[in-house]
This record gives sequence, C-alpha cells and structure tokens, in this order.
Amino acid sequence: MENELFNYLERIANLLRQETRLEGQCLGLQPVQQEALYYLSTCNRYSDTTLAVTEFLGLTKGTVSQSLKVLENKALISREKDNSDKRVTHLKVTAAGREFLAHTCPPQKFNEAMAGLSASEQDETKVVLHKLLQKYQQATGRTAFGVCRNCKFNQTATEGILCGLTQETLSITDVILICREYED
Amino acid sequence: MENELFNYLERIANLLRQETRLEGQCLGLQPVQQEALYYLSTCNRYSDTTLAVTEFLGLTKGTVSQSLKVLENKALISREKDNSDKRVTHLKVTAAGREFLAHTCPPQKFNEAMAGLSASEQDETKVVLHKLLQKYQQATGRTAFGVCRNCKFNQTATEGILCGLTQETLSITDVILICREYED
DNA sequence: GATTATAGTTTCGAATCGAAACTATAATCA
DNA sequence: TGATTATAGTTTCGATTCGAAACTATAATC
Repeated sequence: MENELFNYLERIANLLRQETRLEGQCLGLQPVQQEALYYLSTCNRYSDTTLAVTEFLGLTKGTVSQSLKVLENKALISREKDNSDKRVTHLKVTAAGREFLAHTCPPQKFNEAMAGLSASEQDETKVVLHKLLQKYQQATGRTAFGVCRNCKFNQTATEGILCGLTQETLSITDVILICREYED
Repeated sequence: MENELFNYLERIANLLRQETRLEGQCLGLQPVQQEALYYLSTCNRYSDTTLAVTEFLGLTKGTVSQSLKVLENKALISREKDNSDKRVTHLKVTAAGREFLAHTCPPQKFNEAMAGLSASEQDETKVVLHKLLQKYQQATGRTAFGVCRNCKFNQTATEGILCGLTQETLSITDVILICREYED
C-alpha cells in the first residue's frame, strides 16, 4: 500500500470528527467550535486571541469571529480586554467550558482506544507523531503551535523561567501550554 | 502533557484539511468532496456506493448524495448500475479524477513531511497508527474499512484468492483495496 | 401478494465558510 | 506632531455544507 500512513490518519481524523459531532450535540456545538474551545483551553496568554485561533484552525478571521461569538453566547468563553493593547481581547475558557471539555475532549471512545495501547506503545506513538508534525509544519511554513517549555525562546534558569521573545517571566503552569510564537 | 497524542493528531488533521482546501480550489472542490473522491479511488467493488461513502465519512446519505452529484458534474466520477441489484449504483473514478488525485492526495507538503522521515520511522509510524486505528474502530463499533488482503474473510489458497463472505474470486489488484465488509 | 427493508435522491432550513467592507487602535515615518 | 500604514477584530453577504425528513424504486421477507 502506497499511502498507508495517510489513509490511517484520514480515517482516524474522520472518526474523531464523527465522535466530536456527536458529543457536541447536547450543547448544540459544531466540531469547529469545539476545536476552538479546546484550543483555548490549551494555549498560553500570548495565544488566546481571535487571530491565534484563526491561525490554528486555518480559517479566515471573519469565520472564526462568528464561531467565537457562539461560544461566548453559550457562556463557554469570556472576553478580557488586553491592558497594554486595546485592540486585543483575550479569550478565557469559563468553568462551564472546562466542565464540557473535561468529558468530551478528547472524545471518550478515543480515550478508550488509547487505553487499549500499552504505555510504551503510547509513548512510541507520541514520538513518531511529534516528529511527523514537526516535519509537516516545516514543510507548510505555518505557525508551529508548540508547547512553551520546548521552545527555543524558553530560558529555564536557576532564578526561574523566562521567555526570550517577550522577556516576561513564566510560571510552571505557563510553560506546559501551547504558544503561537513557538519555534524549534 | 496529558493529551499530547490527541493534540498532535488534531494539529496534523488541521494542517491536512488546510492543505486539502487549498489544493481543491483549482477545481472548486471542497475538502469533503476530495475525501469522497479519494476514498472511491482506494476501495473495492463492494464498497464503491453512496452508502459506503456515507459510512466512511460519517455523514448522512442525503449530504453525501449531494457531494457525489458535484463530483459527477465535474466528471471526476461516473455511475454504473449494478447488474444484480437495480437499486445499487457503483461509483467509478474517471481518468480526470485519478489525474487530479495523483498530485493532490495525499497533499504535496504532507508527502514532503513524510519524506523527511527515515524508512524505519515511516514503518514505525504506520504500525502504531494502525494499532491505534484498530482500537478506535473497535471502541466506536463502526465499520472497519480495512484492506481486503488482511481481512478475516480473505482466503488466499493455492488456486487463487476468495472472499469468504461473497464467495467471489479476487484478483491481485482487488485485494489491496479497501473494503467496507472488512473484519479483523 | 402484502409488508418491510434497503439504496438512493430531493427538499428545506440551519449553520459554516471565505471575501470584502468596516471600526478602532497601534506603529511608523516624514 | 500629524499623516500613513499595519494590526485586531467585527459585520455583512452569498455560496456551500450539513442533517432531517419525505420521497421513489427495487429487493427481501413472510
């Protein structure tokens, strides 16, 4: 089989989308909206804006703006104006939003499938997918959206953690989040 | 990171969808339509119907019927009535359809990313993803859509290959295709 | 031969999507 | 300082997807 790997990915993506669609029905949430919500729950304070979501999902900002409006109307996210730049609004996942995500994202059957793999198989899968993703992001030249801790700008020193790009100090909970400024 | 593996899959799926959207623009094809077209190019004669595409994509048959109409209008697929069951129409990818798929599916940048992995890394990724997919399909209880050759109904004997379910003989080109009746 | 099941299409209303116009604030540069 | 340009985000519009349900036609069942 020529495109075996691609086929597996497509099929898994299909199943994920199906399950996501199903789990969103109770709140009337579309798959895209859930993806946006989940992204916002995993990203750091440099990456919780409309534009960051736009980049992450690969859609236009107009489209994303509408999806975010839905999430706000359902009280799953709230908006906070940025202090220094008045054009920017930060999007925070509310308690209700986290509650919803907790038992829908990742979808339950996916978690079951994961549990069917041994710990070493899971690790192995993580490693190879991470590598594939890295290569793919390089090839497309798109924003990488990596975990802060592994970023080349992240400066973990004895006196604490620092982002070399923003020159801000980071907490331990900060550095495990996803950042749109990530670079390998 | 808790849901690391899920995050990688989501991100790869996003990039694939973005690239698919881009590559479909020249023919005015939506990602779903391309997925349907690609599926039809990989499946066997038991699996090239509207309903099989519906199961594969996890959508409703009405929706899929519309997408297929688009593909037919663009002359990327053609319809053939089934001989024995007049309710059934088989969907065949035309030369133009195969031409289009040849340089868009898998998307080019994805292929580049793949090429960035060593042969053994590619193999390893295939193995673990296959296992994950198997478990996921078990968990969801959905149609498996596996390769004919690996199916439990496939009976490769000295006198040829036979499908134990349909009792039909299969060719070498048959058994590398995807079948909706596949079972482990 | 009547009922039920299956394959597929059509219709309709709700929702996504991109493109483009628009507002508001920030940054640049003369 | 003031004019220009860039950036963050929203709104509007038309095209398209999507699910639900009604519909046609053929096959299987009883």
